[in-house]
Amino acid sequence: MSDVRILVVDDEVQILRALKTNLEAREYAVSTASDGEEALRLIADVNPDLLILDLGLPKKSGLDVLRSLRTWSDIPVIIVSARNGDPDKIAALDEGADDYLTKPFSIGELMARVRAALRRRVQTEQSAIVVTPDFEVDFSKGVATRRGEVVHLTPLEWKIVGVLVHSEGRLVTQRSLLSEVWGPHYDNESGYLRVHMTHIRRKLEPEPARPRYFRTEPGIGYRFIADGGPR
Amino acid sequence: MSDVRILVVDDEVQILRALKTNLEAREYAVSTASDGEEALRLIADVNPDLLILDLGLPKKSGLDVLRSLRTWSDIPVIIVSARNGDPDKIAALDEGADDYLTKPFSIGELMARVRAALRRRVQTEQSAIVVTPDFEVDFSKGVATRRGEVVHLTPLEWKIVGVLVHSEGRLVTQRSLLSEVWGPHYDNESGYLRVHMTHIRRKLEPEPARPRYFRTEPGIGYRFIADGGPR
DNA sequence: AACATCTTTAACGCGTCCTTAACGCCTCGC
DNA sequence: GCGAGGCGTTAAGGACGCGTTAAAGATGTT
Repeated sequence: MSDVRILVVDDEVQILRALKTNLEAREYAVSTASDGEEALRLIADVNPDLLILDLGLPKKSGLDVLRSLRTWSDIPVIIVSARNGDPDKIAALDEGADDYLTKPFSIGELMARVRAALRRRVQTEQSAIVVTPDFEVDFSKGVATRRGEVVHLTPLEWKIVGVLVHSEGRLVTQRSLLSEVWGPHYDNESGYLRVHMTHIRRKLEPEPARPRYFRTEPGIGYRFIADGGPR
Repeated sequence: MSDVRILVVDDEVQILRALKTNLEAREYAVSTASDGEEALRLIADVNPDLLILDLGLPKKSGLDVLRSLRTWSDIPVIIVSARNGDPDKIAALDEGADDYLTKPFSIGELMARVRAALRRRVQTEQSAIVVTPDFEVDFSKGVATRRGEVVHLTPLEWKIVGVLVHSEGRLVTQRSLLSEVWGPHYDNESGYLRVHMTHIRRKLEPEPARPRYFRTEPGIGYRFIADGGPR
């Protein structure tokens, strides 16, 4: 048995079983989920190397799963859906999916795409939890705390914090921040960002007027410093 | 203007032209080739960030191109082919292709898959660091340090340092420096430059009054020397 | 349909960065 | 040895971007 873990999410039992059988025949370790919330729970739990995700799910749609997953994880995701319209494909790919197959698909092709996705897997091992002297952010649970107290973050704030924290110490241009958060077409209009940065700082920074963790690089973008750095 | 280079390989001229137009509209730098040998030559020549490759090519098939390419390069490859049989897809994906689209395909979907492939590239790219005995500049992280201490560079200073460092050891005329930093219309007016060079030297040079790394060539321009060179 | 939450938009004060000008020094030519 | 032009340096002005606030618009929920 290989040590590659794959999570398959689909609400149709027979498809779930067929995929599981085929993947296990190739010696992958397979977990399964049949709705969106269970999927997110299992992702945090088993920490799979790859996700095969149906779009039409109960509880939480596949797109929702993908969206919240992408705030803290870069594992490859292959979408498997009955919808074959352009808008669906483009939306899923732009939300961070790595591949998109339309049902019905050939098992052989899916397996080849699984191999392709796993081949370029990079060992980033980014932790889902970020701890600073002043606050903590747990992306897998979706909980942020400041000095023990839970602070509420909106979806957009989660995404912005996710992008910045994910590339810790690195200067993130507002251009790439915008396109990673709002999608590839909103690569200017930085007016939004300033407002949300204010909110994030008010919620997390010990002294929002003089940010230590979420720093501004004027004219370029923002940078997250995990230990607060010198000041 | 983006600095992402894409090479498109197809033997049908109208497809080549359509793809080129669409990609350039999205501000990618596009090169084209129409047979396998030309493709390999251009890959080595322009060093593209992504390859869009047709399978049915003269001289050398797309699969051959892919095979020999994969012996030295890991750039993402999107296959675009009229064949939609499983064996073709599986073979191409297992030879190292990242994605496979069947003709005819929608331009929108291709563009989304291009974005998806390029998105992954960012994680793989190694950081572009310039190291001298006295200071370091990391362009990918956006960090400059002098003797371990972080020094702050303004956007303009980043650009100027970038241009000079990029052509290390070579003389850069103030004319080309100006047009690369400020745009093609500001190719005289060297008053700006002198001020900013002062700032850069004060921040990076160990002895700003006697620059070792950012040297002046009177009447012509500037030159960056990575090891400080002879005094 | 009313409410609550989140996102977007607009406006304003403030700080940073870019520009501009002035001046002294150096180098080179006469 | 003298003058001119280019360069380095400094300081001050203004333009622009950023933080902040408040309110309108969008979205989802009861």
